[in-house]
Amino acid sequence: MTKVQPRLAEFMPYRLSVASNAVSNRIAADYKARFGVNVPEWRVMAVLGDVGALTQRQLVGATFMDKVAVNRACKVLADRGLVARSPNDSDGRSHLLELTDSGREMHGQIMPLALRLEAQLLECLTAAEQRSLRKILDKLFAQVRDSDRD
Amino acid sequence: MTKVQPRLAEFMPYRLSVASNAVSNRIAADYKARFGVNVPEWRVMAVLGDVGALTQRQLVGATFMDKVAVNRACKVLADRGLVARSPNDSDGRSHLLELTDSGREMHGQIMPLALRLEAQLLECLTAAEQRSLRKILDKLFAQVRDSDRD
DNA sequence: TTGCTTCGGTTGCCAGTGTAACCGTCTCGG
DNA sequence: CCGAGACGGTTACACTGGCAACCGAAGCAA
Repeated sequence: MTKVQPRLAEFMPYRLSVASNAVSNRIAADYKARFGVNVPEWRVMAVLGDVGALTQRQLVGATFMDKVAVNRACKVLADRGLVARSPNDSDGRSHLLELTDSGREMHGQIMPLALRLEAQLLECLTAAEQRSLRKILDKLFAQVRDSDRD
Repeated sequence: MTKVQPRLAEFMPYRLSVASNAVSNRIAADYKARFGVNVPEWRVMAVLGDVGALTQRQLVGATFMDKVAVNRACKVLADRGLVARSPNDSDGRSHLLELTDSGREMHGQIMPLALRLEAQLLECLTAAEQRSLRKILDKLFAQVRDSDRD
């Protein structure tokens, strides 16, 4: 407790932010360069290709993105003909979003790329570290979610 | 390799981003509410209070922020009287930035808060996990930094 | 049915961030 | 010296992401 000031470089939230941003930027640049999509758009495509037709509301739940972000991503993807809106019979307020043929084709190219990038990123970690990271991130996220009071 | 689509939720960069953003937003809101500073401003104050007088160039190296971000943060802090610019005798292009008395006082309040927030965040992790996280984040960051080719 | 509330979605606005161009100073070769 | 290029810092501009207000449809109570 003498004079050993805590250095910024030792501050965990700072490290987390720096590492996460570096990873995100790197991957986002690849997506953008190869497919012309940004991260929100990529997330929407990934989920739609995985799960099938969803409403924007469901996409919000699946991606942890803001509803506005989801809306914008869907709009861009629809304009590019990668997803199609079909009316939702059970609720006139929303539409069902689904990949078109060309959207499904891009999804088929994008997911392997994503897995390659992930593998490339994680190759510097041992299998135990990868498992550990997964667990730790979940814990941290839950911890923040829970501490809404105080 | 049958039909097990990789779900977005299993994608590590996605998890990293979600967790990191949650942590950052939570902490940033606290800084803003209690001291009226944003993250870049907080980082500059933390470094200046720790190291002493620095140029903006040195702050860029110490915080991994863009030089524009550093400049803006310094401008705001200077306008609020928290840091002072003194001429740099050895280089007329830059100034030395240093905490003022009131800046030092705020630093004395802000760092304990930062440590409390960090402790509160990390309390959901074991000591081993905390060490592991530190190591993993460093590895990931280095990995991204290195893979600028490809 | 009518009226109120909730909800999905959309739009507009604002803060934060990155990029690019620019200015004054330094450095170094000639 | 002096001129070209590098560099620290600053400004202007474009882009991104989030919040808040708003709109139309659905749910529900009376």
